[in-house]
Amino acid sequence: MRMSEGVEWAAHCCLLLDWMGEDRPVSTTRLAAGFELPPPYLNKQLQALVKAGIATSTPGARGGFRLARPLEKITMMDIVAAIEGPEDAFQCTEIRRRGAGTESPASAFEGRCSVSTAMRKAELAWRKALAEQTLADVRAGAERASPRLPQLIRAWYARH
Amino acid sequence: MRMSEGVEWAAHCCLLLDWMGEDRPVSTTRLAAGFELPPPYLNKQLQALVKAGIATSTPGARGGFRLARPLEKITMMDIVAAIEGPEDAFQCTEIRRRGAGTESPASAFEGRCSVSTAMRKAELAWRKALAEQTLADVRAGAERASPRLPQLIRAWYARH
DNA sequence: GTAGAAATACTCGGATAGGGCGTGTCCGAGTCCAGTGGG
DNA sequence: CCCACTGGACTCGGACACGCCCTATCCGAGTATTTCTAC
Repeated sequence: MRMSEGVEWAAHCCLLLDWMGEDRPVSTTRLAAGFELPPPYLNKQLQALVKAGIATSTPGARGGFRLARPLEKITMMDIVAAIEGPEDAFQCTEIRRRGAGTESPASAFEGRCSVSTAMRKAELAWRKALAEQTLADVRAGAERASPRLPQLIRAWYARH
Repeated sequence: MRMSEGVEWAAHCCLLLDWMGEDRPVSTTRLAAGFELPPPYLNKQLQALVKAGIATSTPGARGGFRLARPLEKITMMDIVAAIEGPEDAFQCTEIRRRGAGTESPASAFEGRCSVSTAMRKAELAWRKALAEQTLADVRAGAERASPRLPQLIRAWYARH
């Protein structure tokens, strides 16, 4: 079970957009340069953010991407859901009904499968932990480790 | 991010082994029949359980698989780790060091990446929730929905 | 000099190939059981 | 009658194809800018 690396890219790009603090939209090319990523593929991830309402895109010349709302209102859950999709990692195929379970009364299958219930419980804990962390929290953590980071990034982009 | 369906198979097979309550080891063929699964592929999942120490295998004629310990001592975390492997779903590739981050002092990268930290926090919550649920709990849930399940299963296997 | 329109350059958006991992299958090594022949 | 041996059948274990999703890429639709021309 491996998570798409697009999640990492999306989270970092949101932070980067905030640190750059530009009024005009930022193009995929410039964002990709900031992490040495392949621009066309990064574009695909950014489109997912737009569809999820996390970012907005303006087409045409001088176009690009902008954050739809401040980092305080974007959770890690939003990022993961935007890239990975809303469906659960564990998908119950109801094998309990097959084979030896065929003779059980229909009432036995009214509730959710107990294995599925256990997995869902854990997955809800995961989602809850993701939803409790905003990108603003993540930004604070990064700036605690490197307070001059915003200035360094703006300086770097002034030359690129 | 989709979890392997082998996890579902493994969990149900452990429950089935317990409900069957046989002294002799149970062969892959009989277990597969209980859920209408392809025997060779199920065998592969069972081997993973053996490697993880959850089940024991006895080769040769009249051989098969047995639970290595009671369900009370097998957690959902054990099952997932046995099938999916121990590595985390989110793997940090340290893109913060590339591009605009190249000019940051080395001290900025001593700690873990803040995005990675946030993801790890959620993943630990997931693992904790999995570790807190034993297969005995799952069995209790299933028997609450269908108290006659153990008898039905044993009766079915008596005829197969 | 100014306004309008066309040409241009640039960017997003979706449609299109390639690679890695999960899914599914097969055959060989090892073991137990049963039958048989000899003592 | 008992025991040892041999043949056979059965089961685990690892090695081998297939298919799908993630990764990576490209080209077309659309828009702001710029430039040129006409008034």
